[in-house]
Formats: sequence, C-alpha cells, structure tokens
Amino acid sequence: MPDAADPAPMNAPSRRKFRREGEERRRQDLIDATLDSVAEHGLEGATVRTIALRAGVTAGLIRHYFPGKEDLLQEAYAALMGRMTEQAKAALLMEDASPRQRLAAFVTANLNAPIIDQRVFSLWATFIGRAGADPTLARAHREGYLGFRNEVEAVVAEVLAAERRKPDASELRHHAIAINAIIDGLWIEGCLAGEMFSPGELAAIGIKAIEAELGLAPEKQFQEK
Amino acid sequence: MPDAADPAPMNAPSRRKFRREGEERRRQDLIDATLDSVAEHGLEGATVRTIALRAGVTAGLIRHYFPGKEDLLQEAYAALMGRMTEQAKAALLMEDASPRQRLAAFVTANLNAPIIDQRVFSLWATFIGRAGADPTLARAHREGYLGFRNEVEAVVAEVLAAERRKPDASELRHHAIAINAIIDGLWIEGCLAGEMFSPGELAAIGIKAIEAELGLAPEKQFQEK
DNA sequence: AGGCTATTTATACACTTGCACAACAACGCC
DNA sequence: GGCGTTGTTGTGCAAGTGTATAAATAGCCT
Repeated sequence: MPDAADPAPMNAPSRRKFRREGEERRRQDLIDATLDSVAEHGLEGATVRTIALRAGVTAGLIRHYFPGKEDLLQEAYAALMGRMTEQAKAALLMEDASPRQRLAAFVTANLNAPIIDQRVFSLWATFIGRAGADPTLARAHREGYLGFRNEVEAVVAEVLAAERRKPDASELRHHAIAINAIIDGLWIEGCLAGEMFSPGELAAIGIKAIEAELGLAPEKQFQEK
Repeated sequence: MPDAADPAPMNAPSRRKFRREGEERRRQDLIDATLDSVAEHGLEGATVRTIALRAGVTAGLIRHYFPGKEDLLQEAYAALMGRMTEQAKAALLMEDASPRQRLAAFVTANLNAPIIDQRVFSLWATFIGRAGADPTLARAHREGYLGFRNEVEAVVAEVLAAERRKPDASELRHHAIAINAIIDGLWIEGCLAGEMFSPGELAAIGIKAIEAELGLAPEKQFQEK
C-alpha cells in the first residue's frame, strides 16, 4: 500500500493544501481553538501560532478575521460567558412545574456536568483574574452576574409566593445573594475536586442548604422517583 | 539650588548605584514584586524585567536568587496561599468565646477586608486557573482547601455539640462543604463587586445562611453591642 | 584603610511573540 | 474552461522573552 497519509512531494515548492471555509465557521473554529489554548496553557500560552495550529490553519489567518489578538481573546471570553449563562438559564425554562421543582432543577443543572467542568472553570478563572485590571472584562462579568442573580431572585420570589410568604425587597435580595453564593461555592468545589464527591452529592447539598436558607420544610416529594 | 536629585555624572560610565540587601529581604521583595506584577498584568505580563523594575533591581538579579522564573512564580503562589490561610485561621483562635461566637467571628473575618480584596482575588484566580494543567498547583490548592474545610468542620462540630446535638460524620461533612461554599461564594461576590454591598452586609448574610444551614435558632445575643 | 567576596549591574544571545505583506491557490461566476 | 476575487499561506521583521555570563562595586573582616 502506498503511503496515503503523506503524499511526499519530492521536490515541489510544496505549499500547504487548504480549504476555504465559511466565514462564520472559521471564526468559530478560531474562537474554540483560542478557548482550548487558554484552558490548557493559560493566557500566556495562547499565542497566535498555538491557536492557529490548533485550528488547523496558519498564524497569519487570524489577522484576516480579527483586528488583533486582543480582539480574538475578547470575543472568546464573550462566547464562553454566553454559553455558560445560556446553559444555566435553560434549566429554569421548565413549564408546568412547581416553583420549588424549578429551583431544584436549576440547582441540579448548575452542580452537574457540563457546568461542573474543570476546563470551563480554568477558563473562567483565567479570564476573571484580569477583571481587576481590565474594565471591559469587569463589566462583562458584572452584567453576567447580575443577570444570573436576578434569575435566582425571580425564582425565589415564586417559591416563597407559593408558600404564601411575602418577603420584602431587602429580604429577597439577601436570599438571592446567599443562594448565588451557595451555587458558586459548590460549583468551585466540584470543578476543583470533583472526584471527592459522589454523583449528585453536590446538588443534594446545595438543595438542602438553599431550602434551609429559605426556611422551607424539607419535603419528601422530591426524593421518590 | 544645585540639582540634588540627580548627581548628573557628566561623562562617567555611569553605572547604576545599588545597595546590598539581606538575602531574605531581597527574596521577599522579589516575591512581592512578582505578586504585584501578576495582580496587575496577569501571568503573561509578569516578565522578569517588569518584576525586577518593580522590586527596584535589574532583571539579572532574579536568577541570582531563583533558579528560574518558574521557581519564582511557584514561591510567590506558595507565599500568597500561606498568607491567605494564615489570616483566615487566625480568627478561629479566640479563647474564652462560645463556639458559635467563634464561628461568627470566622465568617466575619473572611467576609471583610483584608480577605475581601480585589487584588488578592485576581491573584487567586490567575493562579488557580492553571490548576487544571499544573499538578503542582492543583495539589497545593487541594491541601489548602482541605485544611480550610477541616477547620470549618471542627468548629461546626463544637457548635453543634454546644447545642447538645450529635451529628454523624456524613452530616458533619455535608455541613462543612455547604458552609465552605457559602463563605467562598460570598467572598467572590464581595471581591468582584464589593461596592454593591454595604459594610458588614456580606458577613451578616453569611452568618444567617450558615445558621440556617445548621438549624440554629437566630439568637439576639450577637446583635447587641 | 585596604582587600575579598558575594551581590548587583550590564550586556549578549538564542528564541518567541504579534503583526505586516506579498505570493499563491480554491472557489464562484461568466 | 478560463478568470477574477479573496481566503490562505509563507516569510520577514522589530520588539520582547528568559537565560547565561562577565564586569563592577558595596560592605564586611582584619
């Protein structure tokens, strides 16, 4: 069998073969390659050459799609945040479920794969570490955080309303902050030391902690089936 | 008035003046300069020249105290973790105080300055972002985390014992995980959006959430004076 | 005071980085 | 099928990187 994997052009100028991809496709590939590079080697290791190699193109092409490396990183971070919040909020969209069930589903979704994931955490930490120096990143985070917290606050209000309780705004805000902290904290623990917890354990801990925070009597109905 | 700040050697080879510092002092200065550089410009911006400039020396000196740049970063991270856990645990050392008071003091200490600090958070995030790729960092974090959680678990055990409750090991572990998450989550919120919270608000939220988690009746005794 | 030695500076070097630019070739269109 | 457009490659370059090493000098010891 002749060597199929390597055409071995003996003396030709041997320029690399390539395919023209759609613009959106290439941009996505480059962004994905950027996130992979950052996750694996950090921001310092995410060079245009590394990224291009991973995307299967040469370095020069990056400048054809992005004004500069900084812009690529910016868009990569935006894409990451978009995917995270999108997945997180998706769990809240359950129709015909009690507020309490939806809250439990939300917590469960946030404390299991694919949200609990070391790679995503590495990316989050790497980017957020520069929020102190980069106002653009700081505001991007702030907006994502407030959006997330508002979602939590809305569900909490529904849950308490279903229990015939009428919390004032301050009380509601405090609950949302605390619940947000519980989810974030457990998320970090799970990402950094996932194998220390049995499957579903973090979600169970989170739900119990949140029920305690809200003063809900633990009900059995969520355990059967 | 003759120019006092600049001796202005007219034609001398003009080699830079310097002072010999003690070894430990120099190492500490270099480590501090490293942390400052990382906090401000990230790992990518922490070059030997930047660090040396900030420490008031020239780049070559770094190699006189550290085998390589990587070692300097390693020691800087170790120093950071050491200071953080040291400060955190210090609040637990109150003698003649009820377990519950000590727990409250611990939470309060962790949710106020200087633990709540954007610079410290940037450093933590920047380094921890590489924990996925760097096993050394990962283990360093794991040990620090477990040490912290064990402290929490010990206080929780004392608090519950004072309430005449006898939790089993699993229950204790879950409480520690949840409380750890509450503290971590609120710590992040405070570091990233400190000005959104009034002074002491995060600590109050944390204490209330933890008391709920432990099933402690909110007592008034901690509010007066 | 004067020398010794280790600390510190300064320079050099090989290598990498982001970016610029010209040559090239894949693909749509006539 | 030939041709033009432009996505893509390859090369080059100046600036910056970590490290090696020689030269200089600050401060201690006698």
